[in-house]
Amino acid sequence: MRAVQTDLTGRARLRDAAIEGFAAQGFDESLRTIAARAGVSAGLVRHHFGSKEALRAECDATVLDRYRTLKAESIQRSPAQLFAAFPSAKGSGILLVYILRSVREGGSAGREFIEALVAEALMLTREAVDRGLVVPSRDEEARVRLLVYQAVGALVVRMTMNPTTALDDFQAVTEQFYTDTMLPTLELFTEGLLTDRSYLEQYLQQGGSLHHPTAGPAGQSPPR
Amino acid sequence: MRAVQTDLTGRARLRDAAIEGFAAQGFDESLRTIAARAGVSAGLVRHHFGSKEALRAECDATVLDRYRTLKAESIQRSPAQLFAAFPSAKGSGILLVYILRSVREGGSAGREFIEALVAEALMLTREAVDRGLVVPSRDEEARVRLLVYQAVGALVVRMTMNPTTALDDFQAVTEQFYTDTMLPTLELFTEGLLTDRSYLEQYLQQGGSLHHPTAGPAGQSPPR
DNA sequence: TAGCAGACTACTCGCATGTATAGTCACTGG
DNA sequence: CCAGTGACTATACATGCGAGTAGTCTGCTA
Repeated sequence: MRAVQTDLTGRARLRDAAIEGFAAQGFDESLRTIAARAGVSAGLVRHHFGSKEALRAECDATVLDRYRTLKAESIQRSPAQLFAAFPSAKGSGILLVYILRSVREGGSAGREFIEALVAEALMLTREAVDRGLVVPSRDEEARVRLLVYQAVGALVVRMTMNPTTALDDFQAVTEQFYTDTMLPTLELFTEGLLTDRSYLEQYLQQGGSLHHPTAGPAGQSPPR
Repeated sequence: MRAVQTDLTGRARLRDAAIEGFAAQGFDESLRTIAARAGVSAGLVRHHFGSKEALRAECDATVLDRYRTLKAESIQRSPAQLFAAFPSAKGSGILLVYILRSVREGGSAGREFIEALVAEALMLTREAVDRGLVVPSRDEEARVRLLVYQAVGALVVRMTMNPTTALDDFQAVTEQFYTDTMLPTLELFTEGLLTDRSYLEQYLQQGGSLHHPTAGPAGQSPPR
């Protein structure tokens, strides 16, 4: 199999052009536009991938793989990574936008990514709780899932709130987000929001029974 | 002008069918399908609205208007409304899904809605701070914006995470979300997440530029 | 009752898309 | 030298879309 050589010339260029186009313009980007971006004809997509769906699947896999690699590289960097949940990567801007678009679209790639984030954050949080850095929760998985949904969702909302800036400089956008977000996030995480505990305790006394407690230690409950 | 009678028969039925279809299937729902849902022909859309874009605009306006009405009705209900930011309405399920789809899509309707939520939450929060219920923030608007983005974004992510359930029973979905979310939200709001203040104070000492090395003034006005 | 206005339908057009087919070109191994 | 393999293109479908047009039906009004 000479996939290496092949992967370096035509096929990979087409795939990367597709990733770029999907991230910049959305997944409705036409095959002709993608092919033009790669400098080839549209029919070549079919020749290499068979269908647009297959191309999309390969793009998803590539992006997820690259994200994992990037994440593995940038692990244990700054304490802020705990809140960020995303690698403060140099060239990961396109990856981030691609993933956010996937989540927004509701495809399996987006779901997969969210679940990976949840699992990862759950590990990190439990470790941080054991080390006494983070306040323990009565339902660790529910808290982590909420935090991940909120973090990713805030990025998605933010992306839709200023759709113009996303195209030019991916990295600048994400950095801008962190600078805008860091202060209130830190405030909320260290000082909370409410001054007294009455709401929480009231909920625990009367409404706690409505909540389903996660009994199993490693059991993964379905996404909510 | 007999707009009333007209509005009750053809045009309104078409518009409501469009709202329903947009909420259930997304804004790519074709005019033919919408017309079929309303029990009329596709050409009638053009006759009444002129274009699909105009129909969409009218749907947006209608939904926003209905949301405002619903919100005004359900104001000052339970304390949980402070976190919810959405009316726990009886029949507002379609409205909610429609709005979430708008936000997800990035249209002007979604932006408008988010801005309305931010302004409203800003008022409520300032009032709550004055009454001593909520911890004050060093940048009230930034905190409120973050909270709104997170709240709406979490709903969007949740919607994309289980796309099947959204269609059948709108209200059940939103209620399920609240029950899943309430405990960790209350925990986070009353107990925070971090055990000590070192991260926050470190950030405050560095002049508020942990990620962005270029130390700029904290003033920010445009939606970020 | 005549006629007119508007709601409504059936049909068509142009366009963009994904898919499929046939063919061209370059390189490579025997 | 020369088949043959695979990357690649040009072109042609088939489909679904929004938009446009012409005409029919209905109900009100003078």
